[in-house]
Amino acid sequence: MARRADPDARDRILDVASALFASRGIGAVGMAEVVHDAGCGKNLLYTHFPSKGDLVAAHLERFRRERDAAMDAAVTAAGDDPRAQLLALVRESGERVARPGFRGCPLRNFLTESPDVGGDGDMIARRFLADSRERLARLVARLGVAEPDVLTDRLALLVEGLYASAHDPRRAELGPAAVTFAEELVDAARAAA
Amino acid sequence: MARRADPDARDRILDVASALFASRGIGAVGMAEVVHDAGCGKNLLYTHFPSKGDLVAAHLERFRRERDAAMDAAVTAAGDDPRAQLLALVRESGERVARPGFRGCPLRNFLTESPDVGGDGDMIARRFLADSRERLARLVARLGVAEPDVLTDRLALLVEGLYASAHDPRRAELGPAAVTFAEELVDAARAAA
DNA sequence: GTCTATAAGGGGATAGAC
DNA sequence: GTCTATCCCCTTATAGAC
Repeated sequence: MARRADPDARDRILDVASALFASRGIGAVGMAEVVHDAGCGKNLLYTHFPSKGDLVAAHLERFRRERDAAMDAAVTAAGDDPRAQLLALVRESGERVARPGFRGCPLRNFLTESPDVGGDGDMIARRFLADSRERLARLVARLGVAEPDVLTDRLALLVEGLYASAHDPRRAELGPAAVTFAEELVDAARAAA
Repeated sequence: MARRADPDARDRILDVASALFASRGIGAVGMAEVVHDAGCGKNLLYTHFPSKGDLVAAHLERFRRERDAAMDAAVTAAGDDPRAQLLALVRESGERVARPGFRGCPLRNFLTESPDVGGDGDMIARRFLADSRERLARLVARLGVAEPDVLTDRLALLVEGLYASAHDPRRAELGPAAVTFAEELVDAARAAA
């Protein structure tokens, strides 16, 4: 008698793997641990993800999509004002950094951990970083400031700094401070225009 | 006939290990590779460093000392003005980030890579991060601005952002921009006081 | 027919022995 | 300086349960 296939298996495995990868790092998590936490057999994992690299790439790609969607949602919820939209972007980052157990952006951490360049995960992560800067630049362009590139660089540096504060014991307080910081940067650039 | 002990062996091994760890990451470098590049036998390596953890800890500790010394030197060379000293600190970071082959701060990368907290390397890295912020705070205190903690946080965020730009293709240009940025932050804070 | 459980192959790592 | 013991990890193969 045939056993029913589990249509949620792939998502469940990916959920478990993402949680492990995010909390302890990709290199520190073995396939056996993913299998254990997912409560499935090794065979099922390897049919859905032929190798660990594929599992990691799926994890990174899904995170990237979620992150892009969250940033789009934050911008949309901020209305039509580019200033409010930019601040919403900074706030979204600040909230992520403040979450308990946050250990740095998974995509940036992957680039730090990964020895080889040019692989699937590598391209996903680098594309995300480039897209993130482009997203900032588009909003800054709508501000009408004198030197949009300078402001974009500074806001990008600010967001990078936020994300790099994963190991800072005070990281939970940094989000609101970063928003205020960004606010002043935007207003100063506008006043100078 | 007994062979003379090489007094420079330990330093040479550490040099080789540091170069490998910095360029490819600690996890991606094996002890065999260190032995090969150092041109020594395995025995010698293991007499100086009983385990890979010890070698890594020595590497991190030496980097921390060098980094502290470089920052002290930059501050000293800047004279007595706290403003010039702060900018010298930012410039020192910017120059490191711009170096070819820079792949992120070894201490921060270690924290990202390392699975276990509380070990030797972990404590070295966290102490360095705390000390670095303290160094900024001491200089900011001498500026006499209205809100020294706010300025310290912002400068720290700026330096963190610089260091986090390891994967940014434009990272070489970020250093000078960061110095200008810091300059404006300091001057604005002073003008408000 | 689909999944779980277990064992085993193949490679590479640390670490110790000689 | 080589050689080996031991271990861990990814991956595949096999056998059995539902």
